[in-house]
Amino acid sequence: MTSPSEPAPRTRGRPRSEVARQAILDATKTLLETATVRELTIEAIAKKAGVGKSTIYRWWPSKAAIVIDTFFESMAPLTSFSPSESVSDAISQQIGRLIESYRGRSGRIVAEIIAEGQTDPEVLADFREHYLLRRRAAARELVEHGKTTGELDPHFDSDLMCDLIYGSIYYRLLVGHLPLDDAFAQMLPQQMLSALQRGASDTASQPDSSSPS
Amino acid sequence: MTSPSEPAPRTRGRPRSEVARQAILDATKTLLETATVRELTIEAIAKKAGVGKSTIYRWWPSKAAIVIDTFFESMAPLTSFSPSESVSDAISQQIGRLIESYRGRSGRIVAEIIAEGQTDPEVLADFREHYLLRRRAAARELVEHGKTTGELDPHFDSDLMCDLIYGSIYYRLLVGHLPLDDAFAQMLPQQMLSALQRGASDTASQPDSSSPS
Amino acid sequence: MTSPSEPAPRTRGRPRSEVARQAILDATKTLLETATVRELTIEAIAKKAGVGKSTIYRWWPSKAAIVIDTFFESMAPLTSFSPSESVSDAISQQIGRLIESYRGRSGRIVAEIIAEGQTDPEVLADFREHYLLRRRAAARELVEHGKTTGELDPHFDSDLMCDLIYGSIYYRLLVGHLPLDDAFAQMLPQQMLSALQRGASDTASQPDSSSPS
Amino acid sequence: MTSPSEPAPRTRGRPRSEVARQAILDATKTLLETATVRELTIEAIAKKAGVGKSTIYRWWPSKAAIVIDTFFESMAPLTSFSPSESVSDAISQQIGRLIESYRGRSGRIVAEIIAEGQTDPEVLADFREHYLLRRRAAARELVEHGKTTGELDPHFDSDLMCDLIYGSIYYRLLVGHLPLDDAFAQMLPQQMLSALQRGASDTASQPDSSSPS
DNA sequence: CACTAAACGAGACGGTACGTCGAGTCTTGGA
DNA sequence: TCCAAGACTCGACGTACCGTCTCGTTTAGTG
Repeated sequence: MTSPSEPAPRTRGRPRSEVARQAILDATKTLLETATVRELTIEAIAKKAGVGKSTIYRWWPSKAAIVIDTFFESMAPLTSFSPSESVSDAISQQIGRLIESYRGRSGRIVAEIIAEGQTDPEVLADFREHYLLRRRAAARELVEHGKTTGELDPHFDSDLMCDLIYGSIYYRLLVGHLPLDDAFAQMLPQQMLSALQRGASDTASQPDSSSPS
Repeated sequence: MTSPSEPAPRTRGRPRSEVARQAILDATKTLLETATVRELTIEAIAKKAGVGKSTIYRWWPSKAAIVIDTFFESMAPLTSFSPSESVSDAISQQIGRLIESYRGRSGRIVAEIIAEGQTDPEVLADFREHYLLRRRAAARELVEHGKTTGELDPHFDSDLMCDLIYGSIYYRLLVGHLPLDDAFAQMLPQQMLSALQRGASDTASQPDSSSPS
Repeated sequence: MTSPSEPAPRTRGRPRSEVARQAILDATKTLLETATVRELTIEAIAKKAGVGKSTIYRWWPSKAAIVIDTFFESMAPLTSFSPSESVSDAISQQIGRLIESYRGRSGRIVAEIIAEGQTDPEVLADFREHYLLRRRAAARELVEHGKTTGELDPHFDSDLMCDLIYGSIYYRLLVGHLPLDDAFAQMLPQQMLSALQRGASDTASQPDSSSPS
Repeated sequence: MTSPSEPAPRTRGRPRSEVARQAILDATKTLLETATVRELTIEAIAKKAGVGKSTIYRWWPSKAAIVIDTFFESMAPLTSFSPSESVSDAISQQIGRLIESYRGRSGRIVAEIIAEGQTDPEVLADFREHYLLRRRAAARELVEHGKTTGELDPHFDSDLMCDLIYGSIYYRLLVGHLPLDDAFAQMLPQQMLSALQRGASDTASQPDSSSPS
């Protein structure tokens, strides 16, 4: 996106204006308070930021890219886990925090970024790389650690576990058939953890036939 | 949407042209073979269908509504369950079929409809009512039935189970971090079922406190 | 023997509805109180008259034709001359009345009909035949009579005189560079008559050459 | 210092494209060869000129405004008088040239601009200011000069004379009851001049009373 | 009195142009 | 070389009417 590092040192000519960059992100953030990503327009951002449109096009490939940058910059500080807790508690807490944060504007914007990504693969890739995979890796690590401590049954696939947990959250966020309420925030980790405990999966490892390793 | 039943018999004036309706849906279907929902244009539909734009606007509130109708009309016959099977098999089969169908165009269109729905609540509501809830109700029933036969632990919340299963599928469909491949289609029901079997959830009903460490 | 005149006597079937005809003209008149002919639409007339559009199209070839009918029906009673007056007085009075009547809505509608006629020759023909020529014939007769009484110089062409008088009025009506005010209504006949009196035109009959400098 | 006159110097941003402006006027002129002003379409102009519609809307308030500009640019060079002639000859010649030029496309377009002006006051004002008044002022000056040379009777109102002459021409142009033919082109100045000569108007200045019967 | 045929209201139909909006590009002068 | 400003081409938007076309419903005269 705006990684200024790679292609060339670029020392000649007027350097990129940090003021403009920040003004664009600020304007985007402000506009997103009263508009959806879809309604957001490059022209509106340029006008509000006091910036030429070409300055925007020079540095971002799409509207969604700006939104993603804006989102990272100011709305999505990566919450770190408290390492002292038990794995179960850490998972519960992490799920709870995510659900809570997705109830408001953050949730809407994530949803709209994903929506935007259905049309533009780069947006989706950006979203995954810069936002989602980071969190998912942490979650996966947590799950893996839970397996070593015995809190989680090692027969279950870690990726699948992550998909089950996150999937149900994004499902509700995106489809909206049921709310992301407190009840859900409690029940989801509770039942998930109890289902995935050691001993719950006597038959979990049989893929289809009798492959007792 | 265009359900001709309810509001009025409407016997006055020239009746709605079934030919036009079908032409519009056909044109939409054809255009969706080479374009995304986002790229799809009302004007293109009208032109391809040989229809005035106003005829479209008269009967559909939005582009997405046409796509939904088109999708229902020709792409999404409701797959029924084979009632003779065991609940586990039925679930596995149903999951497998859904994942398979979501690998192609159907999946893309569902994804794009959901994306469209992030901006337009009516689209999302339409999608839920006319498509999703129908299937979900069937799935939920299956789960409930599994509880009575003892194949599934009754301590688990049925809605939550559905969210876990469907959620992980839609998650992969929409976010694309991992594919909807055969491995997933096999592992998902397998591990889910083993996790939710009776006896897996000794602690499932305790709300929050004092899980035996 | 009942010469059926034009196309057919047309005796079978439901006869034309006088109610509808009148409703259409009334609606048109009402709408013209707040709209220009240009802004007037057939659809608005039909709606206001409680009439199907096809009923209008069945009997009138164009919007302007309806306006012309409306205009004749209710706004343009042919003012007759007082035969007892002198020709000069009659002309003055006639000019005065026309100018006065053209200051208001009548003038606007006449102007807009002529405007409409610039595009549609039939409208212009209708206007001439049903409205203008009638009046012009009367005016011309008056002029001719003035020639016999000696009030007007017979060397002047009657048609030209009419064009000069009416022309200047329509000119101001249509171009609006100067108003159709009382000063104009007084000066026009006064100066015209004095210029066209007998004796004013010693050289009027010389076709083209050598006017005595 | 050097106040740049009217609204703004406007030196920022991309300057207006003269190429586009000319293309629009050219396209309009071409289209007017086979279509009336009414039939003329902004869309057609844009297409033919290879120009975005918004470029047209940015610089012209209405279709008629473009037509007026086109007309001025290429169709209506102001014919100058030969100063050496007698006033009578100058008037005759001027009338003759106007009538002749109004027989063809110029006449149609002037008529249609005036027609357009019946609905849009700005169009009419534009037409008067940029086209008509210029000519009328010249004609009025000629008339005034004729009064000083004794060729025209100073008792007659100069504006009225102009209205009589031009009025009759526009009258025939717009109403079409009689043609703008050579006979008219000869007779109009001839009879006008003879009627307005000195001595023709002994009574011209008496406002209303006691005209000798 | 029943039949017939045209006129009627309603309103959907295929079109065309409207005027607006935003996209992404280009072209100035100035920093 | 970047920047702001803003004009450029392009194309879709949703709307308004056009004039035509079915419908089912009057409404006379005719048979």
